[in-house]
Amino acid sequence: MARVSPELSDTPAAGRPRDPVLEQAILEATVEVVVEKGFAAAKLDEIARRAGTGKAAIYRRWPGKTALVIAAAQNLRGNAPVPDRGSLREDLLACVRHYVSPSARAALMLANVLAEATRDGEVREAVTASIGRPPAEALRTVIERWIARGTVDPSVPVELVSLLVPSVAFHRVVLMHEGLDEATAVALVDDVLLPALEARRSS
Amino acid sequence: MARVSPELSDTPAAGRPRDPVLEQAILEATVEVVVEKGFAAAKLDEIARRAGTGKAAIYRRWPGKTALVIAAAQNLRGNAPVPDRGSLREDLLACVRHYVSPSARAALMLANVLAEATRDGEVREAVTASIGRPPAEALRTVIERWIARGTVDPSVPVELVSLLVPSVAFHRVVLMHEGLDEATAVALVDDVLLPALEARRSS
DNA sequence: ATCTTACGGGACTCGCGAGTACCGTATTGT
DNA sequence: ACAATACGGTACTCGCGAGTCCCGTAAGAT
Repeated sequence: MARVSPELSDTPAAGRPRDPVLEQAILEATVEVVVEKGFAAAKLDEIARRAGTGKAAIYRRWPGKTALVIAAAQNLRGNAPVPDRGSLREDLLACVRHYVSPSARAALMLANVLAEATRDGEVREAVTASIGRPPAEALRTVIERWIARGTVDPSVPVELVSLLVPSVAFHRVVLMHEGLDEATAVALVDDVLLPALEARRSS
Repeated sequence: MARVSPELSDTPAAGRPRDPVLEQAILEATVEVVVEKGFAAAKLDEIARRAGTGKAAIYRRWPGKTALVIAAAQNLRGNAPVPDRGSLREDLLACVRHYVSPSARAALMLANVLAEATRDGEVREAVTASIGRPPAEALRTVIERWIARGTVDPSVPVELVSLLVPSVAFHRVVLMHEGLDEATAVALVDDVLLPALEARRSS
């Protein structure tokens, strides 16, 4: 017994240790296949084959498909730096562009595919937390910073506005099968975000 | 032969005709179950049971699960009237509220669940066309009308702005499992749409 | 040297649900 | 009356993929 999670055991593990390289290969293959085929259609056999291993190696590490996919999602948790470029517009652009870059594209594709797993609260939570939240938080932070600096009116509904960008990105990926392009990103900033943040209708 | 589509046959069908009431019952049961369980987890046995019939009656009408779900989606194709209430704000509110009403909620839930079927282009197209497109078109028409009337600047990216609302609604339903509430709808109009439509930054 | 565990990989069990076949019965047109 | 078809319902086939088991082998620990 104590076969699971030997890394947590007191005894530093006797015998051959698990290959950390293989660990990473499996997680990457998982993202690859899940993005390509979808959650339901992703076969563990294929994931194993692409990782150059067998299913046994997978089940030795994770209890099942769900756990594997969650781990894979968390593994590509992206950093979402809060930009500070001196102007509101530049900061917004930097945030929105986070949804345009190729790496973010992969993350969005994963999120897309995990729309399938909507019923599985555990998966949904893990994915939105590791993929969706950080960039949205960055945008919220930026807005709040410019409120503190007096550029943006404090009465804007920050939550709603900062959710606008992820919403559009998600919508485009899931329903239209296309990512956010640069032109749309700029239009989003100039024609939607800035007007919403600047124009306080006191009239 | 000529067993399929007897309604298209020259001979007006000999023998017992199909029950149109049953037809409707099956379609409604399909929506019910699919919304409740998701596309993949929706079992034809359960749909048949809830419709008070057997699987045979289903396969007598549709060739398979996919076709059935498409038919069910098209069956609840909602009308999306283009409002004309005299003010831009009122028209926008009417459009956005279309995503708040309970019937629209069901439609959105269905769309949510069909995010699962993202890989199946046929299903996706059928659903977005029958559920998603009409209300979005209504919003676009409203904006274009107020452009013609001179209230809204012609340079606003109509496509982008009118896609904002469905995006937010979809995002909320799929990822947060909650519909659009009245307060959010109003905030969307007052704090996002109106600023984007009114404020043309010429400065 | 030996023990222990991981490795690739093949073969297997097992549950599930779509789709099919057929029953006896009900309902229409001719 | 009779033929043709739909009806509710049950039992079946069939393919698929998650998860299990076991093999011979490779590699760190003692």
